[in-house]
Amino acid sequence: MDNITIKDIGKALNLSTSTVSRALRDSYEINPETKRLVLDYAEKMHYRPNPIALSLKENRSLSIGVIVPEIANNYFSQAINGIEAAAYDRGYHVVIFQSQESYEREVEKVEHLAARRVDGLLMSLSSNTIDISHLKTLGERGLPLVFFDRIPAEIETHKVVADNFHGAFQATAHLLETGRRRIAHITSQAGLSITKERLSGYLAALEQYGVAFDENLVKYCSYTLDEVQSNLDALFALPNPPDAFMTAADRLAASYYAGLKKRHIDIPEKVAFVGFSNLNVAELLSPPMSTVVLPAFQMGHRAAVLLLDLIEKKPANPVFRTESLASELFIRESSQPRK
Amino acid sequence: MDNITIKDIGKALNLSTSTVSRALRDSYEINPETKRLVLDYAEKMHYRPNPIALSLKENRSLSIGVIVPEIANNYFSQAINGIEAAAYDRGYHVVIFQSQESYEREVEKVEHLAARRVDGLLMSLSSNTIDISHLKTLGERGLPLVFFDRIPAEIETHKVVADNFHGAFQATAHLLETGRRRIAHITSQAGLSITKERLSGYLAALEQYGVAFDENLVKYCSYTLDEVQSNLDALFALPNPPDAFMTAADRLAASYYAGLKKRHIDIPEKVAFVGFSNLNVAELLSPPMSTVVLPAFQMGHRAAVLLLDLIEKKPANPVFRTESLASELFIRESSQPRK
DNA sequence: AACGTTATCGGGAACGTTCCCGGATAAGCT
DNA sequence: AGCTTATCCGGGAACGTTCCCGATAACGTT
Repeated sequence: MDNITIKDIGKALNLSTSTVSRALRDSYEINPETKRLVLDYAEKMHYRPNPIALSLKENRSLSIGVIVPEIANNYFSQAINGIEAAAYDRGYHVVIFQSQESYEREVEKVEHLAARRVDGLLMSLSSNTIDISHLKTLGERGLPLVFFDRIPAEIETHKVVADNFHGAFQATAHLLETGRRRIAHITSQAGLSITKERLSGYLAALEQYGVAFDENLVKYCSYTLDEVQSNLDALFALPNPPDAFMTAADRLAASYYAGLKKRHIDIPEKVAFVGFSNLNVAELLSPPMSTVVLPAFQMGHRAAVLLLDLIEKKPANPVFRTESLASELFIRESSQPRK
Repeated sequence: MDNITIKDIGKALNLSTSTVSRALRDSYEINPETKRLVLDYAEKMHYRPNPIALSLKENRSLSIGVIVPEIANNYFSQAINGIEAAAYDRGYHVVIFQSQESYEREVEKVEHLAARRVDGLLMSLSSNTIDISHLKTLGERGLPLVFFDRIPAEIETHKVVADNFHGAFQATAHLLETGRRRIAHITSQAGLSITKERLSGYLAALEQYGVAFDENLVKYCSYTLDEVQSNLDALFALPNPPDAFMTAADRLAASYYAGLKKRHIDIPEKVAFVGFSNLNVAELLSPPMSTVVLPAFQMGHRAAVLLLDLIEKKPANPVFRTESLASELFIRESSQPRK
């Protein structure tokens, strides 16, 4: 682990560290012969510059931090791939952390990344994050910050989201058009931006088709299994039980699909189903699941590009915008009309 | 971005940096009053020690690096969760990188992590990695290194794997027991350790049941879509086409399941199917897929524990071992006997 | 002949932290 | 009174790098 340093090279070659440094950076004020000498020796000894020393000096790290709720989730891992693609093109490294949907972990990761002098931060909020002061102070301290997917309303910066309103509207409208009237909406924690937008889309579609809203049909979820059971219990105990499900988020789609099948509720005969999901095996499910697919890769990519621009161009007073990328509805068997 | 330093505190309080440093570390040789003064001021100004400066000085970072082929893969993201759990318990951070199954990227990430002074490295090889000299020199330079899942034979260190032999044996035996005789084995690149082990298990089962091996039934895959088509073409063009599939790896299971369904080949009536897969929706598939589930979380966890022991205990000449964790076969509809 | 140029290099500070070495003061002891 | 000892604190080097500021020749220019 005893890595060779610029100082070692200098000592071995009877040169000052300055000279070695300049030779390595190919400075014009170094004798070509000296350069060769240094370069050869460095090569031979496998010299690698120490990025930590550089970070300390330059106060930057050529890397950006990413914090997502979890990576064991197609949606976020696809987003991360988009981020990496963009960062790679511009010579930045990507440091990935997960908040595990925990507020405390999120705060911790944010602090650690900031202390580690990442040049910028890309975030999607944990579902349990209500207080966002840890992110506000970060922005005020001048760390470039871009949000994607789960964004806070209270912070002014670039944000990239999927068109959740339209996605939910489309999905709901599709269910209404195919004759459903009692559409259960299973969604994430009420506080999240995405939750509100999807609910709005759902409501707008109901209104357009003249269907009354029943708040008993909306269930806000965390991610526990027993919750699935109790929510389904409650829904099917209604005097007027649901004849369709519109679920937000990957995980919810899968677990409620499983929950319904466990109860032997026929899809789509008894209830239709449309899930927000980036699961790539949606069409292999039984029955193939209709899905609203979010542009995860593009979101990550776009968010990273915005962040890198912020980092490199350092605009004095940037015009922050919230970009919205189109989602896409794939209609499959789970939402076919009743025979 | 102008973070407060120990020097700033010293200046503000008319103390030397040494004193401030010691006060913050709660040293016994500092007056309690002075400590309070420093601590209060530090708190008020949101002082955060600079881990970069520490890394430079101590030549360590309290973080471990992880390189996996890709994170958009249940298997690896579950393993990462195991790693994070173990690291978190011992106060280490986890820095995640993906090689994207590319040798060049792998080398690059390894170099970057080493230069970044991670205290140890956890690796699963990319499928295109043949030359592992970049890892060998790392080990020789004294960086603690533990492999999991896709391990190299040529490097002596701790390794954690799933029992691929037994998993493949079990899956194949199950198919043989339920009457299948022409079992196609779809697997990863031939060079990988996991590929060889699974092939051995497959062969051992064939032998035990007295079924002749036909090399035409084994297909080594990268991960392109057209490959699925051409491999299926070749397999079903055989004079004696397969009546069962045993696939290695998450991605292969999904894509060949899709490929078979696309051709309207009835599962399990025409061909039975068992896939190595950590996909959590396996039982929601049509038909529910029989799977060999690998202990991904445990593998990650165990590998991390071994690495952290290596880092902290620094044994002079450690006894390296390769640990093998049991996989589990879940029999579902896709491998039922013919009616 | 005095001076500016050019080419080539070294010294040393700085980034934020810890830690070794020392130093001052006051109290306690013989 | 003089010694040790305890208590509390500062100076400065070191980690690896870059960069500003000089320094020294050799050379050409008026």
